[in-house]
Amino acid sequence: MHSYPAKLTEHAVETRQAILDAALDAFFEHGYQGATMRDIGRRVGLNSASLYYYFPSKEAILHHVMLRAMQELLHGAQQALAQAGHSPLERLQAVLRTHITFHGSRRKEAIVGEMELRVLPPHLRQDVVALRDRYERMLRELLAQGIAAGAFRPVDVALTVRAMIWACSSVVQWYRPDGPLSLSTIADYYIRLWTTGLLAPELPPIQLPE
Amino acid sequence: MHSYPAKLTEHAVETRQAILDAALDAFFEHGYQGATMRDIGRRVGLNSASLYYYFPSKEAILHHVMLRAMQELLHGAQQALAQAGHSPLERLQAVLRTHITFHGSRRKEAIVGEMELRVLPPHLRQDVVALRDRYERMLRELLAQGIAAGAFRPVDVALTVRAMIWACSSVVQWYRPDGPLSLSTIADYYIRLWTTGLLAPELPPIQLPE
Amino acid sequence: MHSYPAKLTEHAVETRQAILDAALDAFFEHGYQGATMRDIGRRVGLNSASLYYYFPSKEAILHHVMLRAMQELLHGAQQALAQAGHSPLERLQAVLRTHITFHGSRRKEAIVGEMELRVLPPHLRQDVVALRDRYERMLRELLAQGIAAGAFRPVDVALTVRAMIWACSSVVQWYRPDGPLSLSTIADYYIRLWTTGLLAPELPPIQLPE
Amino acid sequence: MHSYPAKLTEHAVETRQAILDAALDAFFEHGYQGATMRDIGRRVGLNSASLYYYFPSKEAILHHVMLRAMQELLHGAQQALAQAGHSPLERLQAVLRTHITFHGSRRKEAIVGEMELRVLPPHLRQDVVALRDRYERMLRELLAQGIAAGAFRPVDVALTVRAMIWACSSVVQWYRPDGPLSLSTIADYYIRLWTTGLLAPELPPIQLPE
DNA sequence: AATGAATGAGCGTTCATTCAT
DNA sequence: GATGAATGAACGCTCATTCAT
Repeated sequence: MHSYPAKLTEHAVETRQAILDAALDAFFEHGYQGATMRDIGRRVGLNSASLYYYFPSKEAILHHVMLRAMQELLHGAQQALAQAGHSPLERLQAVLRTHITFHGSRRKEAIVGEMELRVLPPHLRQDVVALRDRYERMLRELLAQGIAAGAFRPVDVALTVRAMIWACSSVVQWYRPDGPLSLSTIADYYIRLWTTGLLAPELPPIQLPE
Repeated sequence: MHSYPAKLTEHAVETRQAILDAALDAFFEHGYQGATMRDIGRRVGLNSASLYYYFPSKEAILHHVMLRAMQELLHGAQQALAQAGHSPLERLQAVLRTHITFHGSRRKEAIVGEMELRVLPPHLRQDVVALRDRYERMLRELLAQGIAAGAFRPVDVALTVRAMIWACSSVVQWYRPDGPLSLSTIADYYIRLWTTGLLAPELPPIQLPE
Repeated sequence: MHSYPAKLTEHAVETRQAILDAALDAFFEHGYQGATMRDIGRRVGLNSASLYYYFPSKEAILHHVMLRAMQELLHGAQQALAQAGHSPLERLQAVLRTHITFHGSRRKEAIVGEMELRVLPPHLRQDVVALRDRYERMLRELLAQGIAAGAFRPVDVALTVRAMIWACSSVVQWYRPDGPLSLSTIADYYIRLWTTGLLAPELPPIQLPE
Repeated sequence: MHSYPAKLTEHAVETRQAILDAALDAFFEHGYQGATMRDIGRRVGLNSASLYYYFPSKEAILHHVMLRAMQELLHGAQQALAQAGHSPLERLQAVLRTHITFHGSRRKEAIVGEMELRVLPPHLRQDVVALRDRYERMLRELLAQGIAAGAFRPVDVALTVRAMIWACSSVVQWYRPDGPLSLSTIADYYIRLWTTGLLAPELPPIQLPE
């Protein structure tokens, strides 16, 4: 089954997803190199040998975990754009909100996706990096369009997007669902912080809604 | 000598530093779990067994590597503050500039310090986290003082500091010494980006010097 | 069906043969221990689990492969004898010719039969060894009768038969169907080589017919 | 130590030989693929991990085992030639005697050398095959010189040498040191068998010395 | 101060085999 | 008749660590 024929049993599809879930947990807790196939197997209730019925190697599992994560982030952004208004500000805000929400609510995916990229062999890494690049390019275009339209102050697009992404990604480090602030509030705040740095003046004070 | 007596010969001190340098390289290239003691030894020209004359374990080496990195970051910031002017803006800018410079010029330290914290057992991790917290607290105080002095707009100190730190840390991912922008230019730009988002109006356009 | 009832459908009989063919190929290419049930299955277009419908174990397959090979060699010799003349020389020549032809044209059977005997557990090995012994005994008798009849010089029967068999088996190592010499020519030559060493004098020069 | 520096401790040299001895036994008993590193280790009184201190892989061990065996065979033949008389017959006899003796007294080396050549990867196999070819070439030259000198009947050199080698190798299959015949007697006999097939007439009867 | 030698534990992976369907 | 799914056992190999010298 290692050639992954077009026809997979429903059971096989489900098991594959379950394995990816378990692997995500294991990689998150111990890192890719620290996680063992036996551990992943235990989490899905399978013998480690059985994992090889569904994936050809540990590397392949990581590859799928990362692809799945990046795809979710990307699709989320695309969906947000589809539902957003037409103004550059609204569109940028929509994406940043998705980004923050993802990094707060999908902490495992975000962290594994960020930390373990290096261990993927080049040919597998490319797939993931391609998605990541597409994501960053999308943000650059949004920013560039806003600048062209006079909605944003003229900034260096590449540098600013990177800083923005990283700043928004920081929630992954400290956000806890049971903390005092909701993800939505945090998103509001971060967006405010960034956009008031980009928009023309008459700046209202920035404060957290209590 | 596993008790690490207070008196270390000069040679021992130097060798310990050389080992930490080698370990930093190895951890940076392969990750802590992917790096081997043999590899570290090879880089210093020592048998892997000899490393145990200088450090009790691989973990201890990582511990020291990370401590050294955090201390350098911290001392850099303190030194910058010592030489900075008295205005809150000047002081904040001085620290951010140090932070950006560190993350651009000490990429290995920055990345290993960020990625491998997780593998340290709790009691070793504490030392490092304590330094990190002190660093963050210093930035919070700077920001809070500026707000109190009316120099900055009233923002949420904790959230803003985290976002600021992460945004400035992003240079670690893409900065290359042989790239088109100098670290100094990048620092100028990022500081501008952030402070104009924090300072009261009359905002000039933000642009990279030609 | 693991009891292998006396009645096998025609289909089952054919499939069993196909499996033995596939196994022969696999054992020849990778050795018994290097060949996998999956590999054998793939060659017959069956899932490896399905092989167990036809044979109880990998060992059993090897057992049958070897039996089939030995039987073919034995039957070939018996048939050759049935059609040979009555003189000891003619009869010995007939068997040697068969032996050489088998080792040149059935290289896989010959090599697997020779190399993998050791991995059979004793009780399975006996069957095969019994056939081999019968084959060797037949040759010994042929030689002994020829000596008794004064056709051959008095030689040690056991040692000579073994040497003869091995010498003739050597074609398995180097004969290629697309080589310059036909199996028939090679057989002629080897028979000449051996019998002129056994027969009484007036020896003509031994040369390959060009 | 995997680079095998010029300077090996005496202890290391001895241990390497002991490992090769143990491996020879293990390969002989179970075949290369059936033998395990743990088994080899057990025979030398070493943990299987320790074997990797002396050899980089199981394959490398087999490689050395086979090289050692072929070299012994080759050196034996060369030494025999050095001490042999000058006549082609004496020289050929000397080598055949060595060959038979080796295959009777070094049964493990002979069998492992013969059976496991296939599992060596091409680049390692070449070394061994090169020695084997040299050995065969030596025999061909001996035979060719004898023919040229009129000492042997004109035979096909390549075919005859192969048959001769195989016939003489057959002792490996059945010779037992505690059997009724000494290796020396067997060698005498086989040599007689072959040379009377090659020499010009006036053939005395061939018989085993009782 | 340094290392050669050794090891226990564990890892990713393979494979013959089983069994419910 | 055939197979998808599952597994236990084992294998080659790696590695942090130890210790006598």
